[in-house]
Amino acid sequence: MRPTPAQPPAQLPRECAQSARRPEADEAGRALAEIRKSGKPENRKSEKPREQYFPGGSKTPNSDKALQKDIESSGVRGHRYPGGVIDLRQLREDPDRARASQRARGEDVDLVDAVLSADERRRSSSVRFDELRSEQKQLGKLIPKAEGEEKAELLRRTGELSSAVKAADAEKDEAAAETQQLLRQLSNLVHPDVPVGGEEDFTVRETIGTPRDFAAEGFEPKDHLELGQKLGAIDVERGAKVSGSRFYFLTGIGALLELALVNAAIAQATEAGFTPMLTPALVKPQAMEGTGFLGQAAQDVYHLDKDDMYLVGTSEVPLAGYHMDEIIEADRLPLRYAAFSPCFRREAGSYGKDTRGIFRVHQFDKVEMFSYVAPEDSQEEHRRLLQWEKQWLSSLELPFQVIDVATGDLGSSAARKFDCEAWIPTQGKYRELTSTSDCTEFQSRRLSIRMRDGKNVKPLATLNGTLCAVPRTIVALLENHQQEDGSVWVPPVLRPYLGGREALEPVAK
RNA sequence: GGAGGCUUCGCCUAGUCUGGUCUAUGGCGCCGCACUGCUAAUGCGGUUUCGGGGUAACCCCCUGAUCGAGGGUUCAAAUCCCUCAGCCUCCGCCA
Repeated sequence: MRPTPAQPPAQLPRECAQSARRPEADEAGRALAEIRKSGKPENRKSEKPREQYFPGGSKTPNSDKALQKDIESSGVRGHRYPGGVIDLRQLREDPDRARASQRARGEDVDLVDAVLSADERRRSSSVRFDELRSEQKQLGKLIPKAEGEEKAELLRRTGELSSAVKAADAEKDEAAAETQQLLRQLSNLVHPDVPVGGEEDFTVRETIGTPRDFAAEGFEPKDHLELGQKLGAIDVERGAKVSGSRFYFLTGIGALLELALVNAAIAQATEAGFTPMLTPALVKPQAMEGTGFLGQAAQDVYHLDKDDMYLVGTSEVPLAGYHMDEIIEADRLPLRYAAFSPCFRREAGSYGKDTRGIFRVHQFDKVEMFSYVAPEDSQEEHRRLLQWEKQWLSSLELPFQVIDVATGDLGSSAARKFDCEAWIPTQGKYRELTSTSDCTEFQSRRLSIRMRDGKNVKPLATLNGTLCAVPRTIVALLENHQQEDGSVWVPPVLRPYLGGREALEPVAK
């Protein structure tokens, strides 16, 4: 077998922002679709029938139709629930909403009142400063025209004012800083439909595909590490030797498999109108803080003390920071980016969990989708991201379920989160492979990203969704598509990027 | 790592030497109105962003902040001083 130069996309979209608005008209998308179709037919006679896992024939759900149906039945289109804490005026008018949200998350409810009282102090000190400063400016203007006694008197009074203004200014700044500091501890308002409860209280939205019955097939499934080692694809011993536990090498076909997954994922995203991106993995505190990762998630983040920089746990961070401090014209929305990047996670507090293999690691690569949309479109966009994730996992022919994550298990930035969990045969349960969050205006307020809608300038909504987190996808692929002889069936979508291979074969010892 | 230049309300730009008349100039773009068979052209007006107050709310009115960021001098800072960041040019090192 020869190594696998994947066919590159024939042409990238010339104007990516435009293509995002009209995905169906995108030339690159068509070219990529062609490439995919030209892949070899997938029938492998010796195998169990694949239809078993995706009854109804169509292995990849028709994303457009399914999406339309979903959006129409959910009444989500154009509807924006009042969201996004961080807007002080909203908080003042309806503090109960924020209190309820905090309660549902199991977070500090009193924080809301702390914010409100700090805000009150901020506003009264601001009034005091404004008045003093105004008087100072008015008197100051008279000085150059004044003479003698009058001038001396003016100088005396403005001299007094000067120190009063400074004091008022300091008090105002102090109150404003305290307000901000408290306000930023508040998590996003949860969406009203999110199931209330802890980690176990999610609801299952749907189940796609059916797990294989290995007993019926007459053999015991091996786990991903054993399979990966037999394939010469995964080396965790040397990962530990060089970098410590939860590090690994992908070797040989394992390395090629990652590249195939990444290429296929980027191809799907490009076809759907996303602008492909490669992003910085090191970011400033502002980007990390603005995306909401320095709150409760802070213990999971790597920090470089010497440089005061953070290693990103997801390219969501640089993709959200990308438009920091910008005002985006409404007609440029939605903006959709798909980034490939390394991700770093300390995995503090997960000692002893998922210690075998590469399911939970400190460093991995991921293709991530990210959207900027008008606030009223966020729910619809959330369904779209989910649909693209479903399309992806379906194209890999993995059985999975979609869950609506419960309030207590949401990240601080998410108003709502859907996870796609793939079946892991040797664990006998569904495990998270992708996750998509609707962050409403939470991140855009914190990062000062706004949209211009006619005469109005207002915050917009940001959303993110995993397309392909590589190690976990490899875990699911190896385990679900393993054969009795230790080989692994390759789904057709990956074959163009693996030199046409239909299976990964164990290497001789 | 070293030296120099630069950073002004979407874009370009005046202003910085010599602090107050800067409520930041002009052009482009954009929005509105007028005029005009249509288009174009022209004329007039508007156009940074954020906070606070007035208002039931909008329009609007009053007010403060904002000239890369922070600090300092001063009655008063785009303007003077210090620190930092970013961009550009050159030098050194380097995949």
